[in-house]
Amino acid sequence: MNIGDIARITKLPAKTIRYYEDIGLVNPARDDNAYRRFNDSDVHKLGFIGRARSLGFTIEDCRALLALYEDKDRASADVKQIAQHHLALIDVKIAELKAMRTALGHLSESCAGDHRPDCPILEGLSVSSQTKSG
Amino acid sequence: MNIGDIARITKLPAKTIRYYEDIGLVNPARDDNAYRRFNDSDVHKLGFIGRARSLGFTIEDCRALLALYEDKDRASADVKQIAQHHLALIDVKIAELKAMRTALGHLSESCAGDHRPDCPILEGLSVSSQTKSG
DNA sequence: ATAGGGGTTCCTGTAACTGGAAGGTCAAGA
DNA sequence: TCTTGACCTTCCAGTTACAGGAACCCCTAT
Repeated sequence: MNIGDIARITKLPAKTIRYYEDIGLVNPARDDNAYRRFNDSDVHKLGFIGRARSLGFTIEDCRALLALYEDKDRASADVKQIAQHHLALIDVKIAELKAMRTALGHLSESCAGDHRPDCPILEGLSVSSQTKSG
Repeated sequence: MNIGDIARITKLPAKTIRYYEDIGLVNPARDDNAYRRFNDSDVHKLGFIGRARSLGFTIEDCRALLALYEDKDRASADVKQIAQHHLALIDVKIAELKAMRTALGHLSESCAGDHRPDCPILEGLSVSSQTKSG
């Protein structure tokens, strides 16, 4: 199967699949015309990577997870450690975004959003609010 | 004041301040020795940018917000529109991260995380779960 | 003179691709 | 046979918002 077929199956852009080959995540065979030829194992690998990426794992995480997947003697603890670390990062990001959301939400709510120039959002951005201690 | 002083005041790295000058967000004067010389207006601008960045606004958003700040005839609606758009992006990101968190949380919970090789996390990544329709 | 702690520019690298140019390949149709 | 169109190839540049580091200049104190 050619790259276009694989793109349809895995729902990864062909560009992305070429990139994954570039960085050594997959290693499809080549036909005489230099076209990449993918087998079932390649498809499975790319699916695996796609799903890991959609869970937010970095490319290097994906590489590590793939290696663990292919090591039938791995300890599940090794996999879980990667997952837990990633979960912690996700939690941090969620917390940061929620803090932004709250702060900006307050500013935005207090802004009339009309034709007048008075704008609490700009005022809020223009002063260093030192609500904490003094 | 030199760049180091401004870095301390605004809590932005000197590298970042130079970068902001590169892309035209600020335009400090220069001394004879080529050192950047910042005035109060520069400091205020950088503080403004820093606070906007900490709320997650992109650099281009910051540029637009600064322009609006300096346009005393702006309509607050223009500012609010940028803020609301950004809030919507934040909400999308939070939702995405929460979905990841949930999915990965389930996988991770079901993994023993011990010396044995059996790992629901890897199994989950290796199959395309088609829970939705058929 | 020297040491240190500033400052300067310029180049490279980051993450994970995406877009586009220039060109080869293949199957179908006139 | 020629052409059209959809494939495929490689390679280079751009994205975001900086950070790291090299090579070098400036200033002050000792």
